[in-house]
Amino acid sequence: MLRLTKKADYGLMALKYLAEQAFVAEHAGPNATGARSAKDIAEAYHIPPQLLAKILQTLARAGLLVSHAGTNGGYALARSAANISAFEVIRAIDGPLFITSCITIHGTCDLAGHCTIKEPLRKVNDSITDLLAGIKIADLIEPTDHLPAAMAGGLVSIER
Amino acid sequence: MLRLTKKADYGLMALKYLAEQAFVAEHAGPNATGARSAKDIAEAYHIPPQLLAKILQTLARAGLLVSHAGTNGGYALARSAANISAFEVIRAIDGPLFITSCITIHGTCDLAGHCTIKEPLRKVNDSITDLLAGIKIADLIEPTDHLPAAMAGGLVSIER
DNA sequence: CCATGTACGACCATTTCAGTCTTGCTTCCG
DNA sequence: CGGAAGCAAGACTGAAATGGTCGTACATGG
Repeated sequence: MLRLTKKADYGLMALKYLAEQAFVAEHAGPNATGARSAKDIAEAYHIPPQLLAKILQTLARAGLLVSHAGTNGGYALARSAANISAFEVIRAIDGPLFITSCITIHGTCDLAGHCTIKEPLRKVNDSITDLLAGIKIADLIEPTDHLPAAMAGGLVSIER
Repeated sequence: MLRLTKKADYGLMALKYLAEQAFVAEHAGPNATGARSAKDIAEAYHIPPQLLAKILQTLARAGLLVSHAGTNGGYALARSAANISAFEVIRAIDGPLFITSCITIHGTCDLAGHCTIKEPLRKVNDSITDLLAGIKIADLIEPTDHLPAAMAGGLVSIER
C-alpha cells in the first residue's frame, strides 16, 4: 500500500535515463540533443515499449519532456534535471495525490460531519508532497550512497 | 494516487473514536472500559458495519485493539492513544508499504540490474514511514488547528 | 516515398478494493 | 438453560484501477 504505480516508476526511470543522456550530450557537439526514442529507453530498462511510449507522451503533454517526431526523433528533458521534481512526474502520470479518500479536489469531505480525521491527514499529505517536490531528477543519477542523511529520522513532530 | 485505502481511513477513524471513549471512560467509574461495539462505531461514522467489523478484527489481531465478545462486549485500545501510531494502523490494514513496486520484502528489485531508481526511492519510503510513525492516535483528537506547523515546509533535502 | 518515430484512442486481462453474506463461537443476563 | 448480543472468519461479488496491447494516423528526415 501507499505505493506509486509502475507507470510512475517507469516514468522516473525514463527521466533519469534522459538526464544521463543529456549530461553526456552536454560534453559532445552542439547537435547532440540527448534525445532518445521511446524504444531505446524501453530496451534499456526492459519495459514494454508501447507502455513506455504512452507514459512519455503523458510526460510530454505535461511539459516535462519535449518530443520530436520523425527519423532520429525522440524525447528529451524540457528543463534541467535539477529543475524537475519527482512530484511533478508522479502527479503528471498518476494524477493529483491525496493520501486519504476524504480529500477531494475541493478539500471537502464527502462525509461532511462525521469524518473528523481528514484535517490531520491533510498535513501528512502536504508533508509527502513537499518531500517529493524536494527530490529532483538530478538526485537520482549518481550511484546514491552519500545522499541519505537528512531524509531519515525525526523529520516531523505534531505539536498538540 | 499514493492514497491509502478506505479501510485504513476507517481504521483510523475507529481508533480515534475509541481513543475519545477511553478518555471519557477515564473520568468515569473503574468499570467503564471505553469498549465499544463495532456497530456503535460504524453508526457514528456511517461506515458499513460488516466492513468495519472486519477491519477491527484485523486491528485486534495486530495487537492494536483488545476485543471482548459477548453482551456488552466490543473493542478498546490495547495501549494508550499516545502509543499507537498511524503507521502501525496503516501497516496492519494495508500491509507493509513500499512506495515503489521495485522494493520487495527482500529488498531486492526483480529487475535486478536495470532498475537504478530504487535506492533513492527507498529513502523516500523511509521518510514517509518515519512521518507516519510519528503521528499518534492521540494527535488525531482535538479539533486540530494548532497542530500543523512543523509538518509542512522544507522537511528534507537530499545532498548530492 | 518510405523508414522511423511520435500521438492517441480503443480494447482487454488481471488484480485490488469495497462491501456483503453466511456460519460459528463466546459471553452475559434473565 | 437458553437466547440475545457481540466477536471471528472465510467465501463470494461487483466495480474500479492497473498494466499492457493493438491499430491507426500523423510528422519528418533522407
